[in-house]
Amino acid sequence: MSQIQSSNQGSIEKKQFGCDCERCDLRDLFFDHVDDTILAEICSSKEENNYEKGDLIIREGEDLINFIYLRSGLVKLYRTDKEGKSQIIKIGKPLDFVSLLSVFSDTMHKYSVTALEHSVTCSIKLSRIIELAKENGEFALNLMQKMSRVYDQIIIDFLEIRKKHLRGRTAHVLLFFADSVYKSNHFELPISRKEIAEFIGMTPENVIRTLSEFRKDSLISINGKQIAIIEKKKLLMISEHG
Amino acid sequence: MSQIQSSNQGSIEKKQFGCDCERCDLRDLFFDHVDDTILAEICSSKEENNYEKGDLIIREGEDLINFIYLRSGLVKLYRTDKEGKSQIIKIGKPLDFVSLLSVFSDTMHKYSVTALEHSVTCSIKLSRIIELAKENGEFALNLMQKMSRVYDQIIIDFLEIRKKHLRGRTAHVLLFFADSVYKSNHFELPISRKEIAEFIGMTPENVIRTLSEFRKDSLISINGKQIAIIEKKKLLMISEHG
DNA sequence: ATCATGGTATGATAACTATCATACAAATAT
DNA sequence: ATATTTGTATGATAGTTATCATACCATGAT
Repeated sequence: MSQIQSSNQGSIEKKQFGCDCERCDLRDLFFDHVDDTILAEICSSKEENNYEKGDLIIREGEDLINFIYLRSGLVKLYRTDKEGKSQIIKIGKPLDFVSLLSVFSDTMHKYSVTALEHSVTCSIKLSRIIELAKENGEFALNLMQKMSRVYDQIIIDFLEIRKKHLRGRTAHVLLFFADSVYKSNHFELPISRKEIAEFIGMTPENVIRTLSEFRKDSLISINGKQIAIIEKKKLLMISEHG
Repeated sequence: MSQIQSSNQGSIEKKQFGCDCERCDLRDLFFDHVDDTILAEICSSKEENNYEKGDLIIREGEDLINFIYLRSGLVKLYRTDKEGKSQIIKIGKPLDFVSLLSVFSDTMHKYSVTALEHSVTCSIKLSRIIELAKENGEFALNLMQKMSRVYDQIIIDFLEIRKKHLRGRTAHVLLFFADSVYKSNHFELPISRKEIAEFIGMTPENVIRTLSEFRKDSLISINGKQIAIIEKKKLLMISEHG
């Protein structure tokens, strides 16, 4: 998968290690404080995996062996109970440290992760990451800060969602995809109405119904999974106060 | 507040540093990997604070200057919105790392903390803790693991609560106090019905009503804030399935 | 091609929960 | 001591949400 190239005098400022880590968005975050020799070693030992929409990346309960992070794509982080009902905790992009969550809190994965679109992950032996963290406090502190921010955001989102009614929750999730994921008022929903329901604590019927209401009120237009936000301000008001 | 004592040949196995840190429950967790000289320095620079029931320990939005941890007592961790409505995130005991949350994710406190009974906190300059974490990866990793566990538990509790109805939520909170806090089926509620409501996403009226129902069904007995759990198995079933 | 399946859609109804009103006790303030 | 506020308690009602039923479409399987 990798072979060390001694030099590369291109215009790219990032250091080169003979694999494509230098083009990885997560690289800076993780490895700013790790020295180059170690970085090259990790880089060559990492395992890259491709997943298609719907593919399971991590199954809740699996042994936590690898430190898996999302390099590109979009995933859902969720839990499933004995009756088979799922609850989505987070829709994760790269830099969101999705698969990082709970990596240090247990010996098993606490959440499942499934790809919502074509996604690429990189895996590094967790034992190696833990060694690194022990050897290198700056690296550990860096990880801790990122992880803490992700956790706090999940908590705050849960609290916000809990305060809202059907319309507010539905507006919330539409604005989340528009502003935080696709940065556009026109996008294709990466999840079904049922999954939206699992994300914001509603029933699928009510998600569908509320989306239809928004359409009838000309706040959005719907074409299958294609959503266009027409009246963003009103949607924002609904998310906040209604 | 402290003066170094050179030795203490008593039966206590923990090391002595001239202040009462050696009797602190949190000591092992935090400082197992920090060497004795540093420990003594921290110990003598720490600030200990006492709070009575109802006292505000941390106000959301305050600058995050100190690393404050709960040495003894019981606290609530919560957020308050513009309309003055609060949501309780966690009831925290010592070892729960309550005040630790979000310490590394921002420059401000993200949550407020108020004492629910007489509580003692210790404060250490956050900058010193960050230095320590940078210098000492084992210490940083240790912190990260503890923090991650606390966060994961909050997420899982939120998801569980979200699945339940009024009776299930109310049973959940009673069992939480009985099993996780007081380790007894007879205890005094440290919070009001209103606060229970803020904790589990209900209205105070419905908390009161549901507690009354439980009393009428002889599942519990109520005398003001004194609660005795009579039918624990039934309460457990209600928490899980109804 | 046709069948089964899952997703979307909508209405009717049942179930659940919040709100409003009222009452009273307990704690706190003046 | 009395007044004010806060907490507890309960009922009636309005509002919100879930469930059930049905229908249709799109997708993938045989």
